Amino acid sequence: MNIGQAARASGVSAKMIRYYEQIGLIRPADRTDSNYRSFSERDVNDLRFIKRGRSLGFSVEEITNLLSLWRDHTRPSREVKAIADAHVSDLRARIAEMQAMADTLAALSEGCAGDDRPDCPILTDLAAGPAPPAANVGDRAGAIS
Amino acid sequence: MNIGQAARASGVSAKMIRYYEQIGLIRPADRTDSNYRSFSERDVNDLRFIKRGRSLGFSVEEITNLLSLWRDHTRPSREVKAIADAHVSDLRARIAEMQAMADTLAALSEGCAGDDRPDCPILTDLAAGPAPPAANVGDRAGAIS
DNA sequence: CTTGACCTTCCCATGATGGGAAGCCCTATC
DNA sequence: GATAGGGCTTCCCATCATGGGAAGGTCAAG
Repeated sequence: MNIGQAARASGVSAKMIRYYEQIGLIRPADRTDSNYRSFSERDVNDLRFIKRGRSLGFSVEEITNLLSLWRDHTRPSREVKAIADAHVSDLRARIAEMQAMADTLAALSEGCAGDDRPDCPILTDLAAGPAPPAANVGDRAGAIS
Repeated sequence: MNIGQAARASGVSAKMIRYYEQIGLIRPADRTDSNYRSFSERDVNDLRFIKRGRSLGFSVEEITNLLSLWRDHTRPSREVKAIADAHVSDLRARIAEMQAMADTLAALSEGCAGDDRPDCPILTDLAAGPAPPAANVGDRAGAIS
């Protein structure tokens, strides 16, 4: 199986297959007489494993560990679960962060007319810093610490 | 004001200030006789603007546009709102994607004992592909297409 | 004058991915 | 058997925002 066929069969681009080989995520593929890489079904399975891992957001490094756990049939599931759970926490943390950004920005956009007038709270917020968390609207002691 | 002082005053690292100058996000800072960069209050304000923009997840390119809109007091708020709204959509899309990953992974982890036994649905899922959306548990026709 | 903290530029690395060039190989068609 | 087109090889470069570090100039305090 050529690299192109392996790519189509696994959904991993040929470029990335070479890259994964280069960084040691997969073992160097066999070569034909003419120096073409040659892939077995098993290699393709590994590539699919990698592909699914990536689509779940695992880093290549995490996948390295998962792959070796997968190959070692005596490994304790504890280790796998630990990697997965750490990754879930990580995802959730980043989600929360982005959610906060989106919320802030959506609120600012809400207050922006979006017409021909130049006035826009989005820019004033960027320029002046996050509005001090909604004190009473009538709060006139605008002292900025 | 030195670059170090500007960095402390703005929260942007000296390294990044040089980088922003290099890519043209900010204008080249004035120089002292000894070739040190010299920053004004106004420069620091720009840096703060950038910093806040970054913390809301805007790319440097988006910030370039926002900064020039900010400097142009005749700009229509429409343009600003458009940038912000596009960014919010972008954030939401990425959030949804990561949320799906986290959910999938959390569900798999749920099914993993996390003890000394090797059995773990996380790995089998990675190896075999996403489980076909929950057919009856008793469904025994394990044919894999 | 020395010391230490600061500044300058320049190069390199990250992580995962793609683009593209130069050159070899294979297969099908004429 | 020659030729064309597509696939393979390696190598280099770019992305995006950020940091590390080296080599060397500068400044201020002791």
